[in-house]
Amino acid sequence: MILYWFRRDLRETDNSGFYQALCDEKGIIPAFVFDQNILNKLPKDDARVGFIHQQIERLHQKFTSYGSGIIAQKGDPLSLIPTWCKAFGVKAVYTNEDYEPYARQRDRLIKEKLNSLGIKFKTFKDQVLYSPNEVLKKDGTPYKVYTPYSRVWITKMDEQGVPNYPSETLLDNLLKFAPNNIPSLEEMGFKNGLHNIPEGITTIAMMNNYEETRNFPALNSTSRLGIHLRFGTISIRKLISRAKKSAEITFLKELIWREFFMQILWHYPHTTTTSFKPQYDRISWRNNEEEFKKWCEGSTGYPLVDAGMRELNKTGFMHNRVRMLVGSFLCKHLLIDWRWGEAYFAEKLLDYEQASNVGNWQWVAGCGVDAAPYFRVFNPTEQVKKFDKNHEYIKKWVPEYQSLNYPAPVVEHTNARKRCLATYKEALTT
DNA sequence: TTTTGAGTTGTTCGA
DNA sequence: GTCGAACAACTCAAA
Repeated sequence: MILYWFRRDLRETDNSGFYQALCDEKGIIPAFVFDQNILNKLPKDDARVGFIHQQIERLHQKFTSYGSGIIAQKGDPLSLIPTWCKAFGVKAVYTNEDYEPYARQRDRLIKEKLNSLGIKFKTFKDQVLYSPNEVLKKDGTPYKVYTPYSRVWITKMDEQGVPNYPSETLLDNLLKFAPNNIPSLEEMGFKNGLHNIPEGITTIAMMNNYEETRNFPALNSTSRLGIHLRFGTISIRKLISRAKKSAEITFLKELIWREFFMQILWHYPHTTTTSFKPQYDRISWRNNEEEFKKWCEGSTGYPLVDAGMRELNKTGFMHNRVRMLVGSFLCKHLLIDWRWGEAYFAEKLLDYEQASNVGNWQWVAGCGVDAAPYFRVFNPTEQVKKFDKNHEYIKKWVPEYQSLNYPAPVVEHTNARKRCLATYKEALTT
């Protein structure tokens, strides 16, 4: 008997580990743990918990139509998984690999525990096309520059193709049983804060013209696939095939960035808290609490920055172009530590992905791999002229921006820029 | 080992 | 209004 443990792969279609389990045996038990180690740190109306819950319900219903179901409970996976294994006489646990530092540690402990009970623990690659050790330089060390990494990645994909794991065709191999009901959100101490999350299928259509339109926040033409990739409700292989087929190279490159940052975090897990370029940790951040608060709530007096932050607070999403701007503004205009921004995004973004979030925050602060030069400071009014000329996006989120109620700029651009360059320079030359 | 060319997303200044 | 250079040198990848 095999227990299949769903984590960040909440779909029955084209799921590699699930497919392997269904191939290897009849009588697969699907399982999911609402991990208390993670949940207990989240606000009680966290929309991501609602999303996950909804997906588990969906899978449960799907499996019920095959006379099966999914076992799900809130708790510590380290005790729940072995308990379930004992209860069902399970001989092996299959799951898809997760590359984040917390997940790696958790899986190491679970593997030890299961092995000590004579139970196998097998992991599969599903979240990425290429895992952190599959795209390396000739000397065997990881790439720290995106462009050569992406070239090798693409060559490899062209040579090897993109596999497909049709797990959805084998659902008859699920164990016929009637598990308990899925605990409700309320039973787990949560309430539904679910925002309006676009369906995966319709968002794929947005890939057309991605390159031309993606930089204009008012057009709403980015893919919004982040949350689906985060929780695996869309297969990365399907998405890659699709982008490849329609020659959407710009979109494909964004997917490669995701894997680039994943392999960086895998090889350098300490960069969740320390700068990849250590000399950048000598910067004397101002870290002004009041200014940080203004940034968070979207009252800096720079309309495009404020629009972005308000969109984030209200919807759990922010347009990518604006993410770069608010990031640059926080680190450079306000001289607030990139970790503060990273933590705020982690709390608010529905599509939060640790590797991408840390990687991009370090990029914007200038301290990361392949980072923007530190003297590159986004100008919040130039960005409006270039990307929201008619103020459509600004009007949507900051309707009062031309009125007297709108706050004065928290810092003056030219001086803030000079102060930033001087502060960085000091840290980097002493 | 040494050398060479290149490196996500920008802004400002002066001609 | 447009264009190229400067911003400041540094690290990485590959030959």
